Amino acid sequence: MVTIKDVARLSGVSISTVSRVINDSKPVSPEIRKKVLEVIDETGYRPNDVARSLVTRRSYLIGVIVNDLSNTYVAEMVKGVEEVGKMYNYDILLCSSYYDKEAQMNHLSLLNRKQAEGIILIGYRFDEEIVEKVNEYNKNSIYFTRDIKNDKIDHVKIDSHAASYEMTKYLINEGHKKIAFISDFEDRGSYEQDKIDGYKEALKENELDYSRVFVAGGRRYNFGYDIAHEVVAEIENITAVFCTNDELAIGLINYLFDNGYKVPDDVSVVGYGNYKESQYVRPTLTTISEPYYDIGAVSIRTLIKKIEGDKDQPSVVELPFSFIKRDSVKKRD
Amino acid sequence: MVTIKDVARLSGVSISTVSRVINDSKPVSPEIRKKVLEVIDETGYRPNDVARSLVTRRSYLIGVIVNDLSNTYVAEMVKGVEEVGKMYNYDILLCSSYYDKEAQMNHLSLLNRKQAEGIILIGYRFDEEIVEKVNEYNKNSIYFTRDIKNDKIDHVKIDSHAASYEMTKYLINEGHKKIAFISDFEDRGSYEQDKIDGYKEALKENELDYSRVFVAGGRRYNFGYDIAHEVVAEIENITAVFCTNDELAIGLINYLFDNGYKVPDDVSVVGYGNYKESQYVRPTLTTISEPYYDIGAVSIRTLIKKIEGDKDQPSVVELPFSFIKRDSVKKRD
DNA sequence: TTGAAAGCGCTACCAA
DNA sequence: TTGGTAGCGCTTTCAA
Repeated sequence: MVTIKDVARLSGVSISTVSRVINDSKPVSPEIRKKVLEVIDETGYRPNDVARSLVTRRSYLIGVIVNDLSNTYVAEMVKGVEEVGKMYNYDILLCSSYYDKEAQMNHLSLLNRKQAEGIILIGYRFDEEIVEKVNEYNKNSIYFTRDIKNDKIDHVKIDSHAASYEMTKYLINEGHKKIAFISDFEDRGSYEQDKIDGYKEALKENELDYSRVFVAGGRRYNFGYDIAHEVVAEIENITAVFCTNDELAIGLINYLFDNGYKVPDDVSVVGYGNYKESQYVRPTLTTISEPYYDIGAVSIRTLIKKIEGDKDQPSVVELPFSFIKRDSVKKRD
Repeated sequence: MVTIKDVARLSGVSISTVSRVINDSKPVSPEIRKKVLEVIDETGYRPNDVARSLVTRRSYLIGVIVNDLSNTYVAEMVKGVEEVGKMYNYDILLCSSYYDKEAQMNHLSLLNRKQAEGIILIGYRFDEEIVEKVNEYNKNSIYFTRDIKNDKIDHVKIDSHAASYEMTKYLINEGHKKIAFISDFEDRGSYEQDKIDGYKEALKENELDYSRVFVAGGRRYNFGYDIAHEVVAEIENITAVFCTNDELAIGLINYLFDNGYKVPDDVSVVGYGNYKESQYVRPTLTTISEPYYDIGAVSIRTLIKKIEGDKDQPSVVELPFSFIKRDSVKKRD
């Protein structure tokens, strides 16, 4: 391995001078600069970032903790994080935690030892202890999570209440009077509760007295498929189902299809998230779009600004959702 | 920030001794160890991995270059890489390249500077130059890619020829005589060519003279949807379509559905890959399953063994595919 | 404009 | 079993 020493020796200058030409940090005479550059070129010298990090105390490393990369929206956010991070010359250390607090704690500890300069937490079901641990490590951090509604930590949010309200309102305007909601977990994070509140508020405002919240027990496809039989049991009472995420909705739609029900003729189904898969189902899913890539991009940009000393970064960034009308809803009269 | 020096001072021993208790590298008397551990506990000292890396010349960093994390199978492989890597105490530096060679070159350079100990390349359409660059950096590496069929580089492979042959054979056994194939790109990587060869071999062996390869021009859903009209133009001649990946197949199925064709009654469609989404479509997609998570897991394990000096690691690991029978094929007579 | 040298936090060698 | 110290590859003062 060729080091700065070798380059200095080979070009007949001191290592300080080599350092200066590498970093353009101080004036170097043209002839010397040229010579050094030549040597660098010939030897293929590349500075060792580890050594550099040690003295500059900058690692340009940002840790990203996710629960499960298989979720397409998570992958989408990570893409945003990675791409924008690279623009600012930061690198991403990826950590998957599979909803396990202990794993998250280990990742945090590891990121601390690796001198990560910031931490991004993406996902559901993060514990308050994690927040404490991040603070303990005194790291800049930013969150995108449904469970922590804490204005003391920096995070990116979406107004789930408004989104849910708007979606419910849409169903009502389409003539639906019996609208059910499928939630994920019983012990809801606050943003999930916001969605339910938005749903209920729209019902109330329109003096609809039917209201029903099913709990799927999970967020994935199969939970939607499994909870569907409970929905079917009440199918006579229900004209539309609002699922708290698209995977649940797709599971539900498929169960209905597999059991001879027609969506949207028999029941309308809407989702939330605008996951990639929501265009793959038939009927295509009417849903709320959250800008996952942008969430990742904004998260890391805000984080980097903070790392680089910008005190004016907002601690909470709200990003807009949008309503995506597709084919899974039918008008009722 | 508390350093090893602080711990040494506070516990009244030398930094060597502290180092020994941290690393369990040499015997330390019980009392001293206890004292040091106490101080570590009180101060919350955590060794700085950057400094450690500099002297040990070990970074425990592995770079993973992917093209696009949005592909669910890529995310799945990265999961395998990440999870198994963590088991061996390695960390993952994630780089997305979006099929851009220049970006890949930059990533490689960056990984080199960060002293990554190994590199995993996942994806399609990698250039030979990339391979050269990796060699130039003298890094351990392992590939999972369709384009490089080069036994001089370590890689994980699937016998695509056999898989394709088996799938085509299955269609033939179900009575299909007019089977078309949808490929991705015109300038095919070698593994893609293997699939086409497998398809053609099965046709030939069964003395079927209809053979047709459509070129979608891409690998994503929309390419499947778009190429579908060409398929429909020949629909009278075709009883089954074999798509080189599931996304293409899903796009095709949806186009057919949207245009009033029934799968599998009018045409059978099969895919390749067993992407998560292949269970979400209706009819569910008959396909070939490739063990993506395992591919990631095996890749990194092999890489780590090599990094740690095991010379006996096979340079090419073949992993088995499996045939997944679902509902998108109908028997013909 | 250049060079010498200190030092980042740690490991590992050598001596005691 | 312990401590002192060199040195990993680099940046950054300070002096020249």
